[in-house]
Amino acid sequence: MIKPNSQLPSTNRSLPIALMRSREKVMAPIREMLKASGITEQQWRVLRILSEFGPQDLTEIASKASLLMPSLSRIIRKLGEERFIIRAMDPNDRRRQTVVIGPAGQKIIDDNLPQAMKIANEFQSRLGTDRYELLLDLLADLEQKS
Amino acid sequence: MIKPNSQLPSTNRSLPIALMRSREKVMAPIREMLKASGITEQQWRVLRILSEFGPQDLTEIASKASLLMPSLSRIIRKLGEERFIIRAMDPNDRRRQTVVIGPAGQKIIDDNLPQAMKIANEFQSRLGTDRYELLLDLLADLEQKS
DNA sequence: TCAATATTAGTAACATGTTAACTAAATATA
DNA sequence: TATATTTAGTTAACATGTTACTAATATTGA
Repeated sequence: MIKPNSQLPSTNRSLPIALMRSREKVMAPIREMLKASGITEQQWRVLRILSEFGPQDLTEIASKASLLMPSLSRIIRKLGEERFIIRAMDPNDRRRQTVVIGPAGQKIIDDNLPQAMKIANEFQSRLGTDRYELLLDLLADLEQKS
Repeated sequence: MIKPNSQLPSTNRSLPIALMRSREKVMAPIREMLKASGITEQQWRVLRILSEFGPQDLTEIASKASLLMPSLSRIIRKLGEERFIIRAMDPNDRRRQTVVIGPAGQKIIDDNLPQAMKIANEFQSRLGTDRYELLLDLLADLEQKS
């Protein structure tokens, strides 16, 4: 019989782990949905941002999608190879490239967005609108304060 | 001038992205702290769990640390190679192995736990105890409801 | 008892996360 | 204008995330 080291602080109500678990719960049904389209959750986020906000460069996408540039760089390459997006060099700044969603990419959005909204709404109504908004506010506070 | 597709729902107040960003904010200072010890955030979580709850098998650790078995399997192998933990086969169940934290692993905990607690407390006091507890409750609700 | 099933853990393959280093291009500064 | 700095993006290396598959063992049920 081993005695746990009980004077140590508990990892039970740990904020980082709670954040991880919640994210997993929220994204699992989205990933499940996307299996049919053969894209990942992150690729889906990139396509959604391109669909919603229009053509933009990698730095903007990375910021909106909360992806680091090395990850995004690989994702953009992959999405380009599969013709879901189109890359165009910026003539005014040759470091920069503008990314546009292509027809095949837009089709994935069109095919899946209703279901994605339904999934998001389910979480919202489970928690209740007030508590859902409160949660988003609390998370925003956590981000803001440096 | 490109017109954004404004009838689409906004990804701005997206719960999954808010969860990701918050987790990053919360874990960044922990990762920073762990650089000196040369271990990752996940390896730290595993060591903490072994220190707090005593010897246990991989499945228990995976559950407590919210790690999938393939990830944990690699982490345990790595921690074993570096002598931070000790693995022992269970004589009653030869599929199972019991993992124990070793002296070198315990030293990492001892060296870093005070600072880790300080970091965690900072987030708590920034948000305020009430709002912090509320946040944990909301996240727990998100996890629970299937 | 023994075959079917479930559980536990490992491995493979590929995608992303993370940090560091690097290239190229644009900008600021002296 | 020459130099230094900053910015955009890529590449490398290693760790983890995710799914699918396999192997070994334990449990169950006929």
